[in-house]
Formats: sequence, structure tokens, C-alpha cells
Amino acid sequence: MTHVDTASDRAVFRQIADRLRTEITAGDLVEGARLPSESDLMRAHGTARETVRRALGLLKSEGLIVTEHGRGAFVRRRHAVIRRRPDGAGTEGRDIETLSVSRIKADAVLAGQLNIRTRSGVLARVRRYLDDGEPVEIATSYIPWRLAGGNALAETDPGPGGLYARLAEIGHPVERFTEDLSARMPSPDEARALRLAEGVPVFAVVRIAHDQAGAPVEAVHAVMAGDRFILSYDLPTGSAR
Amino acid sequence: MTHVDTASDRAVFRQIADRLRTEITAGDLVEGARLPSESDLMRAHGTARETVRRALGLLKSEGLIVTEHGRGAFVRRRHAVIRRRPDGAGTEGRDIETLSVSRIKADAVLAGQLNIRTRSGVLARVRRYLDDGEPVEIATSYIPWRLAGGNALAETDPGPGGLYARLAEIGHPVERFTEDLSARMPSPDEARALRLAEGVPVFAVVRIAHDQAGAPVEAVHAVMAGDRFILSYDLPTGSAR
DNA sequence: CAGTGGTCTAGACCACGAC
DNA sequence: TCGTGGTCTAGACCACTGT
Repeated sequence: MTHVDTASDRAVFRQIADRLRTEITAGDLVEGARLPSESDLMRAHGTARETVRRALGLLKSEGLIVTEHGRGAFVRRRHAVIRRRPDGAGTEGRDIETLSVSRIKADAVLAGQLNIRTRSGVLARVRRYLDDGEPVEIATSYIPWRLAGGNALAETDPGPGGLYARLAEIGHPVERFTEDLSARMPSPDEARALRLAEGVPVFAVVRIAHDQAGAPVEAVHAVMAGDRFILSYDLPTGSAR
Repeated sequence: MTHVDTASDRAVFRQIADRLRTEITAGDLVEGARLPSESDLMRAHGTARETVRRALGLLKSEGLIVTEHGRGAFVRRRHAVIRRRPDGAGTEGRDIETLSVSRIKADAVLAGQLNIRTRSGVLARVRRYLDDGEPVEIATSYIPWRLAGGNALAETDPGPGGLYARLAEIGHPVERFTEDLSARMPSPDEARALRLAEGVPVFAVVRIAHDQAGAPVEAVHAVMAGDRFILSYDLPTGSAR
């Protein structure tokens, strides 16, 4: 029983992938279940090993399966997702590590976001967010050095209330955020840092904090594991499309 | 001049991919530029064809390149992105096609979103959004049949002001939207419908419209091409994390 | 037509995991 | 040790693009 139609235009490896994909989406193969080994699939379909490996590679790139060297191929587990609301709900139980605090020079993009001159000094704070001990987000906060220089903003621990309390103290209470989201595949570095499986995209977030005068006082560039978050937003009326 | 270190732990195809990736991110290979042919890469690195194909496959799955049968491999072009704001700005110049209008029965998920019983009747309107003639979003709007039955909501053209004007007329003006976003790789069907290259994820959006009493009156399930949108949100204060 | 990428084969050797 | 997936080779034939 081969299950492949060599007369078909559809490539054999795609037919094998189709069959396995159907079993996964139909629930015959549940989360965490082991797929047949490559040898099994070769025998079952009467094809060469590279052909079944191409089928498995396709399913990997679709985010449906993961492979573990020496163990087998498995239906990818869906982690419990973090429902991130703008009010900060869902942040409980997440650990935050500050990886570095340094002074850098703004590139053209960042300078535009902070409304400062290119190559101006900027405080950069890199943080990593953990959920259940696993990294799920890497975020870099940028604050113009003009605001951050010589005060607690540049400390590793900015003190009670965090950065926004310090910004308020120096006359720049944050009144409004804007958030720009894109979705893309991670760079190899990002995939490693967030321990992403193949076929898992990331959210790239640019969040800008504005003070009461509407001036930008902080820009955050965040990369979030795409399989770990649902981002929730409340929209005012008048948002019909 | 091979550029590969066979003594290295890093697989040869990864080294070739690393090299090409560096040329792309550094700008030596600009958008739309053609990469060396597979034969060129075989000669340049002294490897078998499958090895260079694996390198190119890796870059494809990262969304960095696309291949065109008979023509070559090219650095993926970044389309002009659509900046979608909640107030509908950025919608200009986009065409909308209504693909189908039908009555279906709500599954458990949809019933939960609309706060109705599972298997209740629901009006389903499937729409496709085009930008520059190319499909960028497929969205299905679901409205409880209790609201939609026997009025213009169920027409292919709901009339001036669209669905929300009709909902207001029957006593359910929309006061608030909630929007839940996830990022994932597309199914093969979605990739075909949105003409997505390999290595391009999608936004999966669930937007729920609530009336003045806070009751859900519409649920929209949308799938948006990840390389075509930047989603912008304004967040009220108190959103610090 | 020649050159390109797409599919497929039948091997080989290796690294990892479990027993 | 044996079965698993990871890497690599040296071919083959095909389909598509351009001239």
C-alpha cells in the first residue's frame, strides 16, 4: 500500500506530506505523538529516504512537527500561550532578566522614533522575559541620554515603579504608547535565543512611549516568540473597517 | 577558494547559507538581486548539488530568498507594507471582494466568541482584501442569525455605511472592538490564497465587535499576509509593563 | 537550444538516544 | 548495540525560462 500516485503532477514528497498533514489536522496524530520513522515511511510509500525527508522538512517548515535527533519526529506541542493585554494583565509569573545596560549611538531608524539626531547618545537596556523558565521575549528599551544620563534610569535596577516611575519623577510621565507589530521569521540568532522550533515566526514589536507633551521618551524594540503569545487589544469605537 | 571548513562542526550547507545570509543582510546582495546559480555554488564550494540546495532551502524558510523555476534564486523583495491603524487609516486604495455570504452553524469556538449556543445559526461573509490587485487578507465575518436574518446584513452588498451601519439601525451600534492577534505559518491553502512565498508567516486575527450593552454582535476571523502589514495600535496610559 | 531550478534515487558515514 | 535522524555524494530525468 503505497499511497502515492506517481502519475500525479503532485510531487511524491508533497503527497506524503499531505497525508501526514491530514492525519495531524484531523487529530489522528495528536500533539506530542511520534510520527512513523523515516524507514517506516520509506517502506510504506516505496520511496527513497531523501524523499520522505523532504516531506518531513516541509511539515517542519509549516510548524506542524519537530524532529529530535536519535528519537524521532513528533507533532509539535502547542505551549500554553500568554495572553498579553495592554494593561499588563498576563504578566504575572513571568521573570525578567536585565541582560545589559549600556550607552550607544542611535542609528537613523531609532533616532527617527525618538525624535533625536542620528548618532545621539541613547541608553539601551536589554531585557529577557521568561515564562516557566523559558525565554519568550527579548526586548531592548532605548531612552535618550539627555533624559537618562546621571540618574537611576541608567542603573541595572531602576528602583520601585520601574523606568516609568523614574521618567515621571524627572517631568516626563508617560501618557500614551503606540505599538507597531510585524510578523516575520526569526534570524538564526533570534531562533537560538528564544529556542524556537523550525516553522515558528516571531512578532517584532516597536513600542514608543510619549510624555504628556506628546514627545517620545522611550522606544522599545521587542522580539516575541510567535507560538507563545496572543496579543490582545481594545479598540475604541470608530474603528470599523 | 572553497569558503567551507570541512573540519568544522557546522554543516557545510549551513556554512554556505551563513555566507549568503551575510551577503544579504550586509547589503552586498540587494532586494531582487540574483544569487549565484546552483552550479556556481557547487563549483565555488566544491560540494554536491543537494548540499547547495539545502543551503538555499534554509534561506527560503527564513524568508530571505525566493526561487523561480528556470530563472534563479533571488533576494526576496519587501513589498510596500500597509500600515493598518485601528481607525481605518491606510485602508484607502484597497479593493474588497465579497467571496461568499452564507448561513452556517457555529462551532464551539465561534459560539463562545459570539456568546451564543453551539450549532446556532450564523451569517458568514467571506471577504478578500486586495492591495495593488494582490490578495493580502482573507476575512470571514460572523454575525448571529438572530441579528442578521431577513435584513440587509445578509445581502452581498449590505448598503451604504456597510455592516456596522445596518447593525446600528437594528439597535446594535458597535461601541468597542477587541482584537486578538497570533502569528503562525500559513496552511498550504492560505499560502496559495495569499500567494505567500516560503518563509512568510501570517497574522491570525480575531476581532469581536461589541454593542453598547457590551454584547458581542460580530466576530471576524482574518488571516493577513505577514509581509504586507504593520499593525499599529494606540494604547492608553497605564499600559506600562 | 542551453541554463536554470524541481524531483528522485541508492547508496555512504556520522551523531544521538534508549536499552 | 541498534534504531533514530543529520549530513553528504554522484548521479539521473524533468519542467521552466530565455534566446
